[in-house]
Amino acid sequence: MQLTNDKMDQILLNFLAKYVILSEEEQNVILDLAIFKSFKKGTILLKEGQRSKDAYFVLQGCIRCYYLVDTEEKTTAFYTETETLNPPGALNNTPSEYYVDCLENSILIVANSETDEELFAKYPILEKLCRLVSEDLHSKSQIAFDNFKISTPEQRYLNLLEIRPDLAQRIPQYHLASYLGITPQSLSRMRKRLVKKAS
Amino acid sequence: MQLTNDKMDQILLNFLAKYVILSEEEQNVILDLAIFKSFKKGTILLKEGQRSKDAYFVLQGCIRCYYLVDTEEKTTAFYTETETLNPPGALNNTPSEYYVDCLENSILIVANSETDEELFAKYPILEKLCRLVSEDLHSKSQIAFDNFKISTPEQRYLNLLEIRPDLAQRIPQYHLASYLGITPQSLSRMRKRLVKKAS
DNA sequence: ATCCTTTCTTAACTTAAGTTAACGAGTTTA
DNA sequence: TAAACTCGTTAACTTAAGTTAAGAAAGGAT
Repeated sequence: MQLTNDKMDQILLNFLAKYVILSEEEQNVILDLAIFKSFKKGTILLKEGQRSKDAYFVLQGCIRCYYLVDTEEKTTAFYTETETLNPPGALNNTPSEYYVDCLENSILIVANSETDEELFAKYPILEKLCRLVSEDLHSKSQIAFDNFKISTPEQRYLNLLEIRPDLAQRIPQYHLASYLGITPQSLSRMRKRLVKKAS
Repeated sequence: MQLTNDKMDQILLNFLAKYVILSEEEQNVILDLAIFKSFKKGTILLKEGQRSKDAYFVLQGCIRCYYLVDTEEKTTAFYTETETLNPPGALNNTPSEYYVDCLENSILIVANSETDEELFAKYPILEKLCRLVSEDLHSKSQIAFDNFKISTPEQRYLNLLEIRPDLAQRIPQYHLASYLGITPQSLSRMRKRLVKKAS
């Protein structure tokens, strides 16, 4: 599927409209700042140790965060359409603890937070927008954390199937397993167990 | 230990100073809004299903969030001195999914977010303050989530001892165990295992 | 001081996840 | 086409957590 520039603009504006009402001028300021970029599957967007001020808004495709522990990739998050990854480094300029790569060919908005201060002074509503988005993301991330904590791997898997059935389809089992906090072998066993239970 | 009102004001202002520089007037506006309250150990601040717009800033003591799953309490967070709990309901007025109680006699600032809009219009820097605090909390909570995910219960425990040694002292084992995602029996066994390993 | 409740520990047994290794289906590459 | 690689599955064995039950230790209350 191809995305025209107009469509991409519209996806972004629809997302922002959930938080604040923007004037035409304000919308244009944001669209001017938004840099749309395409990445091939497998592209590494961010490496451990790297400093980057970029945040990513996914228009199409899927990106993934993972830590490299010894030689093992520990996947902690997937971001798909209309989801936002705002790595800590974007705020405080610390080196990244994790990697980010593209699991699919992806179209992203890469937002650099360098110029924000002048912009906020000129358009205070953008500061409000950022506050609301941040509060919302924080709240969602807390709830996700809570759900993870109070669940067993099996409950996490069932929950994933319910809440984000798309992920189970588009993401390889071994990445899903890592995301659920188990090995691919365990996930495979679990699936067999669940089929048996269901019957 | 007793806290005077002046000391409590100072703790709050010191915390805020990490984010923005406030004029005397702005400081006073905030101090006028800040409601200091004392709670006895065991007090339930928030119940599942309850709607509340309150956020809590801990001046002294310790509060805890937990879900009630069947009859079992699943502890997801502890907040101690200078930490902030901002439940999702404070933002979007949804009923709470979890309980909050005091593990110790505690002095908290209870901040109600109702009046914020007028205030932000009058003092834009407060909006900036909220944005920065929210971004910081979000970032910290993401990192905590990641660390939880990529660790085994044993690593989580060792990490807790290192990062927040105070918690291991002041919080009952069975709450700690729940927080680590295991049973009190498992934590007890684990501790024995670790002592043996060390020797 | 004694009782009672809360908290922590231990033990025996069950369940599920980790580990290592191997195999097969499906892709990609040479 | 054949070889190499990726991905998912299975199996045997090990390790650690869950479960149930019982008792010991520590704190509070009367």
